[in-house]
Amino acid sequence: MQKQLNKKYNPSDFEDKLYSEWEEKGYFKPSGDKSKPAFSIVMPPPNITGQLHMGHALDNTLQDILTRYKRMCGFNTLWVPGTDHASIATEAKIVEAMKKEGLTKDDIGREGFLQRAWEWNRVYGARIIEQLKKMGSSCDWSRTRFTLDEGCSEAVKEVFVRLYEKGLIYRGIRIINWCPHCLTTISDAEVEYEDQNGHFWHIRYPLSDGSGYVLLATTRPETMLGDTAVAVNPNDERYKSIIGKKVILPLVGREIPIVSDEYVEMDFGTGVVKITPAHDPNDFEVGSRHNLPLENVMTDDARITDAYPKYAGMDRYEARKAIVRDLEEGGFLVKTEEHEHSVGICYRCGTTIEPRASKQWFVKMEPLAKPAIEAVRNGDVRFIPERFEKNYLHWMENIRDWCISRQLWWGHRIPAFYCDGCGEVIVTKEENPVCKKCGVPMRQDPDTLDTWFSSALWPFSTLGWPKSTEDMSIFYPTSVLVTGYDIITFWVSRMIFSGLEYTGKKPFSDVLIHGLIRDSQGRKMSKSLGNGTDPLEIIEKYGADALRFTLATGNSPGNDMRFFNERVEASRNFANKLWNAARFILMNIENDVSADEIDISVLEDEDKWLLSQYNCLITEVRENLDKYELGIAVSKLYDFIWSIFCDWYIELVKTRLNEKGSVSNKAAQNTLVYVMSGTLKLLHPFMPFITEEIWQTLPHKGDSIMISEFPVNIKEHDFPLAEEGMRVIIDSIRAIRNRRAEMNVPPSRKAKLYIKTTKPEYFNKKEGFFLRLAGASQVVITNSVNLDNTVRIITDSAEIFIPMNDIVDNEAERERLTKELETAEKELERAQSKLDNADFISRAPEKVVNAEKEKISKYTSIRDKVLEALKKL
RNA sequence: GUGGGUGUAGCUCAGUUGGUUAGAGCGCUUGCUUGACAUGCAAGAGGUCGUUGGUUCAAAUCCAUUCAUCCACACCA
Repeated sequence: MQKQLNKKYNPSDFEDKLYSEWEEKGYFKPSGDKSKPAFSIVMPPPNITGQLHMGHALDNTLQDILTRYKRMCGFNTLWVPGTDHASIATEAKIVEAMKKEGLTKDDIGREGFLQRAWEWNRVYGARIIEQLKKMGSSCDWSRTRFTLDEGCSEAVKEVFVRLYEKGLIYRGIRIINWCPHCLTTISDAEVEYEDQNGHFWHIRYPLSDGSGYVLLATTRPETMLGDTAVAVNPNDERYKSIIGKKVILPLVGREIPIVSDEYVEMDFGTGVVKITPAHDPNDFEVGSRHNLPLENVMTDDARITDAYPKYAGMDRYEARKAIVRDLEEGGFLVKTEEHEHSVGICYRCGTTIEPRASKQWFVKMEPLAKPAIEAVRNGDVRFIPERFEKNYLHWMENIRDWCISRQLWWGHRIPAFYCDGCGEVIVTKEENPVCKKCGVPMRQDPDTLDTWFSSALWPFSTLGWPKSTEDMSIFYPTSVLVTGYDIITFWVSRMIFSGLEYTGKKPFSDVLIHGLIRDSQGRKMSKSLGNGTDPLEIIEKYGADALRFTLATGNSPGNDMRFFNERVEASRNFANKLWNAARFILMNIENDVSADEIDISVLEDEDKWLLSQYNCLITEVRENLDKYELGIAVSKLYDFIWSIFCDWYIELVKTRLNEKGSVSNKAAQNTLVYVMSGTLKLLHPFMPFITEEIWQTLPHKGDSIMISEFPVNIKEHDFPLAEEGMRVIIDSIRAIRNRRAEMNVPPSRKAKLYIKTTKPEYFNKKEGFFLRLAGASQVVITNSVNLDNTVRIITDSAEIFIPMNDIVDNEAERERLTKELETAEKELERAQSKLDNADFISRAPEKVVNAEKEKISKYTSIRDKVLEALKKL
């Protein structure tokens, strides 16, 4: 044997070491075998803002399981890793860090800032990659990408220019979401809503002809400075006469028109709405229908502009107070109501969004959304679980144009250039274009692109697009995307339309959606709550395998999962169990035993029983993995290894393992090693480290379990008869143990066993099992038992008698037998009523009907034996 | 307001196409220093599968209803 296992399972002894070996040997790279089908995954790039959290751990565990599985199945497998520059999030972090040094962005300028940002990326980007390696992620690091690297820039420019030329990118004035703290626009998807208690102020606006006033209500009185009209519904009888008249804007004195627009709902409030086109998306629409001027009343940091000297410099909330006070003093304020309404806040910093009219770059979404909707509708792109299709379709069908310009420095700079001389605008991939008309150098747009603009290209930009690379032709479209449901709208939807538009192909076939990781109380893990668990701490304490196992177990697609250390402990205990089973095997086998072949001609029943179940396990695990039922697959492996292999098989063969030199001994060794080795392979995608460490110590062919062949079902290894026979034996042993425990018989007290059975062939040569596992001192298999004062243990195929007069309590025994009789009769009744039902007989499948018939004979036999036992008492 | 999820043992959750007596881990009870493992072994208690109705030979599973709870999207000034 080349090496031994340490007595104690200590994952840190070998996890890092194995990882470096795999990496050095190049196992993470595609096999390059073009005769084999390709399998590819592109990793959702973690943000470089900080470090890996439990969500990443889950995401990458799932991807690694799929990747390792497919690799072992022979696919030409590629998993591309990378990180995301996360423009707004990272920029905010850097600004924050600079604040501590007393610096602002303006102090150090664009170049200086970008230098810092790249430095940040060097440190944090590298750290994230280290963490991914700790998890055991088998990605091809030689293909590592960054959303802001040269290749991605190339792709971004290409896309921007193409879309611009197609008329799908335009620059225009629209209402955008402005964050007064981050000082940038954000897209609709980046706005979160929060219910806040506010007020509803009712204000009167006097008619300019002195004939009265209109009454209207607002939640944001400070925006009245920017009112350029008042609107009513054209069908509102109350106001028909004043349409076309003018009102005088209180505090400002400006005359503004009364317009009519369907947008106004007659039943809400007073039926009159103030129109502030520069600060409200609906008002903007009304404004453009009626050619109303845009009156922007706020600065970038949400203070009132100098155009309104009385309020100039006040921030929006100060101004609100001052304006309410002034309205009240001027007799314009009629009443104030409490009012709860939802307020948009910035998803990064939580600051209340200020909608404002602004000149920005947009992507025209409708033509792009159409094919993307179709691709999901017709099943070309499949969501797992299916229900997330609805989220996606709902978003795509109601999509609005995408505001892509950001007033940030950290990101892809917009490839648009302006000529200060003649006002010419061009969009180009060139670095320093010159104006064709004036011949002077042009000025590049200072803005950068929404971080998701580059993320949207990730599945193909990482494979070399826009160049037509070999990777593109082999690995694109990718096989599956694994991500959380929280970014379906942000990211998944944008990749789908981008892929279809630019490459003409979908970016991936399947989208495997997972849920969020929550704390033990079901709360979201977050920095502010301080309830997050650091995956690295868990790995240090329990090992990466235990962490991965925990994340894979009991996790069904799309559902959230609570995380707590007790679960990881259970996983670690499982690893420990496996470790010790392996140690046991190693101390009982000889050098010449094969893990790759098994001679079925010399196997005993228990060997066949195990092999047969293992064979079935192979089929099931493969099926589950193919259907992305990772949690089900892993729990089957757990059950097989612990409850079948360790609890039963190892115990069953212990005696044989001491009989060195016999055929039966060799057969047991062979079975142990063969099944263990294969099971390790089945488990390897889930627990890569421990399976490799153990596999290396067992007899094996090949250099690594990682690149070994995933087991396949072998028809000759099915032994239904042996399975049934051993089931009978195991049931009998359990029944005996059960009875002894019930009667408080100490384990040290051995008893003689008489077994009367209708299936003697099953009990043939099985006496030893009862001696060691059922507290028997001697086993007699006989058809006639004439004993008084015995305990009877009744199973469907045997009656077991234990003479134990001195222990048995007759009354207790009678009670127990009566209970057993009731159970049997209940079951008989159930089965009989089914069989009495003509519909059941005629409509249920034959298999099901037969099962019921078998039940009848089984419980009839039990009932009769119990009755007899009762009589004998 | 629209859409969706979840509800199964004390706790956290599985449960594949509807098909034996509904499972696991943790916790609990009892007994074990069993030559792989006390990070363990054996035995056990604990569930009217949220409610009500329907479909079906058969429902935790499908349909409808209702309650509870969570989420997403949309919001009327």
